[in-house]
Amino acid sequence: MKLKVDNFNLKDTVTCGQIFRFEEEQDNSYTVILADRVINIKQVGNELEVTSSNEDNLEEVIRNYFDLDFDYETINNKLIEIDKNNKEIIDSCLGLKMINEPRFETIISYILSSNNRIPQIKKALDNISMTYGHKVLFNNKEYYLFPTKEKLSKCDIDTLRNCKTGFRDKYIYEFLNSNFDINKIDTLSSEDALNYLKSLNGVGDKVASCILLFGYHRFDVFPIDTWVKKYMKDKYNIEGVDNIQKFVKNKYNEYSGLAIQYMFHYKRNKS
DNA sequence: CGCCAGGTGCGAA
DNA sequence: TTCGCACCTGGC
Repeated sequence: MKLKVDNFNLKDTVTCGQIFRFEEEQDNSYTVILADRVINIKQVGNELEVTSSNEDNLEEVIRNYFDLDFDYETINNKLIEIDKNNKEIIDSCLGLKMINEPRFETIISYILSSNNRIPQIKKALDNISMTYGHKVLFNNKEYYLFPTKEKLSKCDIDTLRNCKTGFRDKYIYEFLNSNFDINKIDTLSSEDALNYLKSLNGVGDKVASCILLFGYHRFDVFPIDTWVKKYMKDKYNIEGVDNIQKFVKNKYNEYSGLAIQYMFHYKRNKS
């Protein structure tokens, strides 16, 4: 399938740290594991070439997953209007979109991110998928979809530990056996949603913000990590999570999450 | 070996 | 309320 796009940058969108379960192929395409299928996607200019293990509603699935129909340009212009410094960082990753990652997988992924490294987070997610997920054959290779909540809830804690989740095994196990309602978040303000997520063991400010930003498309929350801290120190000489929080919230309000994402990407990749 | 990573929970002050 | 420390795991 081919698909015309404007203002879309596949590479930055896939590799900027929102998702874990993807591979860069030798032809500069990306193989990405979605909720119900495996896709291979390549960008040539303003065209996407997509193949998939499952062709059902493929265009709609791609448009939704990569957030192609959301208007970023207006927000970007507002961010630049608020602070001219943002022009450089937005230009450095023009076409970066916020992926609509499945919520259940997002929660597990970011519980795993706590005091962890990206390759190990990915490995644990792959192990969980291999143990509990559905196998898919695609281009003569085996892939495993991330399991549904129903399926993963049947797991025991030792198997989770064997998936190399480390000390986070108990957090995942508790979450699976709690009555936490993934869809209740939709009815909550972002502040209430943060607190609801933080009621889970293993979920603090950083993890809860990542879950809301990447899994729920809430642009008014923002994870503050080491890269953002560096940017804020170098550019504005502001230090400390609380100070950064106040500064960003006050300046960018409902678009803070996107502003932070640009800073993160810029500091991590371009300087 | 010891140190540390996309943080968080816990007990002590 | 704040502060320091432990924590699976694996790569350096």
